[in-house]
Amino acid sequence: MATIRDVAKHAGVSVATVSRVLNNNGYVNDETRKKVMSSIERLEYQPNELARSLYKRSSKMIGLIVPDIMNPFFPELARAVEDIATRKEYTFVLCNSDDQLVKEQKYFNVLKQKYVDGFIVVTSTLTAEHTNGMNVPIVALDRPIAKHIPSFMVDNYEGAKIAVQHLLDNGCKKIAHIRGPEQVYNAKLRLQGYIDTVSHYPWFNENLIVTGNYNLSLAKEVAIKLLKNNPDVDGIFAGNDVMAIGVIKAAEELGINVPNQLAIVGFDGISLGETTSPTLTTIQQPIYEMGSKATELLIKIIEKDRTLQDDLHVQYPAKLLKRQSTQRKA
Amino acid sequence: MATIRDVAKHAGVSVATVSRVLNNNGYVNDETRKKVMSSIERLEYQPNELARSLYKRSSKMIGLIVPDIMNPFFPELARAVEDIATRKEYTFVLCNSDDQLVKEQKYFNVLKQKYVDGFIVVTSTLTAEHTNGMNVPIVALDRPIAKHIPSFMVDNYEGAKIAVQHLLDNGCKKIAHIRGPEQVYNAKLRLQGYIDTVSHYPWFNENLIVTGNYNLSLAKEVAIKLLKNNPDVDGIFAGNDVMAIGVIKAAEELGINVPNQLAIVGFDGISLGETTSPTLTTIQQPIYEMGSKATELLIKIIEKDRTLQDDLHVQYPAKLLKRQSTQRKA
DNA sequence: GTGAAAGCGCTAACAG
DNA sequence: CTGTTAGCGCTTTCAC
Repeated sequence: MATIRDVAKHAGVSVATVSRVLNNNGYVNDETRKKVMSSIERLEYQPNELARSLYKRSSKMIGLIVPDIMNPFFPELARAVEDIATRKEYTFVLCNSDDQLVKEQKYFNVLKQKYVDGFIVVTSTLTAEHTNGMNVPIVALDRPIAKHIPSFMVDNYEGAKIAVQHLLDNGCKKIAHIRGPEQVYNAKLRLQGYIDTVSHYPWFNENLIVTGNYNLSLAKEVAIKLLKNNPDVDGIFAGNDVMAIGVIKAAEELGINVPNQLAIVGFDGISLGETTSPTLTTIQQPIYEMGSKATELLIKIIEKDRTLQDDLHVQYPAKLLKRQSTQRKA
Repeated sequence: MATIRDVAKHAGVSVATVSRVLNNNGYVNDETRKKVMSSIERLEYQPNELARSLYKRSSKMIGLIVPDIMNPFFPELARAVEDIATRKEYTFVLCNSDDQLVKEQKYFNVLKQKYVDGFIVVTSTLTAEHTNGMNVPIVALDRPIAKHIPSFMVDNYEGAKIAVQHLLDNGCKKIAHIRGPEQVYNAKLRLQGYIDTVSHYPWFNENLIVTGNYNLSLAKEVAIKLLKNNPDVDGIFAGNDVMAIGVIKAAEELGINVPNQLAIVGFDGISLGETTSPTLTTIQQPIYEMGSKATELLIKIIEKDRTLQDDLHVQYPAKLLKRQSTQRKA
């Protein structure tokens, strides 16, 4: 690989001049510029980004920390982040935290040693305590971290209300909720939306709320238990789509017809919901949009863009996506 | 952030000494070592990896190039690569190529400028022509690149034969195939497996082979057409699971019962296949295993490990995973 | 055993 | 307009 020195020699100028034409800064005579340009071409010179980064203290890399890329919610997010990052000439590093604080911190450390420029983080464990003092821009996604850290989220509370209201509108007489993990903030908000929509009904009671793990198998398990204990439940709002599919599976196993005997609504709007039978009614999050906007903001912060807005907590409206799991033929 | 110079000053030694204890090489007195260690702790010193990389001409980064992380086959692969990379203290960069040569090449370039140490690549467009001259270790996954580039693949041909044989064993009298994209090598192998299993049957004809794109919607479309034109088809082998689900959807739309009127087998073994109704019979690839072994090999090559074997083309056996889409109740 | 110094490849004063 | 030079933070000869 040719270095800037080789180019300088070849063009008969100093490295400073080459650097100037490379970065398009400082004056340089048109003639010399051309000479340098042609030397660059001849030698197929590509600047060493590492050397650049070392000097600039910035690596043009951003990290995306998600709980687990195998959870179908995240690939779309990752894709959005990568698309924007690449467009802005940043390199994108994917990190799976498994929702463990230690892993998150390890990634922060490792990448900071490489002068990473910023992070987009989906976390339930990281708090202001951890992020303060870590001298690098952070944007939160899907789950908030602290007031002073920008965040991009869907309106989880309203989304949940819409979901449950949709079940009521469909004639459901007793609606249960499978909530997400205790420590996940958006799970709390969705639960609250459920409670606030149904708590004044006479049939409502605490046993209608069971806890899942945002994954399929556990949701299926608890759904089976729930449906056995409460045979009159005719509507379930699941905390996310994956769990909703677990509920579909549970109903299947119990010989309960969806949607006629049991209507189901999920949350997220991942494409998985289109592949099931019946297809899944859900609350759609603008996943790609959130990912790309978060990335754009992060890069603005990194580059100290003047057009930065003050409102750094963006909340997207939740949208009901009606599909078969709530389309009763009755 | 403290630098090596700060540590040296604090410990009253030279930077060379600090470097020696850091890298555990060269002689250093036990006393001085302890002093240095404690200074490192006191100052919370973390070496700057970029500076290191610049000198070493190696960044401890590997790139994973896949067509599209949103395709459910790849998250598991990515996860495997990341797990191993992290364990071996490498950082992992995810790149989506959309199966476009230019994007692949762009990533190669960008990352090489950062002294990336190697690549794991899933590609249909990259050939020896492109990889020669690019002076960095490469391992191919899922699809071969050239004889001199190590590769990890499942036995696509045998897998296809097993799939089709399974349909025959289930009593299917006319089996069609939805093949993957023309340019994808594994699609060719799977097609060949199909052909070699059924070509001697009197019912076999070319119209039973239609081309999909490894995605759901097109597969569904062509499946509908196929089933309308050939109402007597009672078995379909789809080139991958996603397309197989498209076939399930197609059957649903046409009011064809799966598996009783139509048995379906996919290929890949992604978890998506467990969420459908009926669940999908498929040929399982050891995705995580392939990803992790490929990563381990890549790192061995990078580190010039002596235990390197000669056999650099690993082929995993394909395994039939029987689920509902072929369990006839007849 | 330890330190001084050169250099990885690049950028940015500072002179001229 | 252009060249010289001093770093960015680290590793590694080469002396002592």
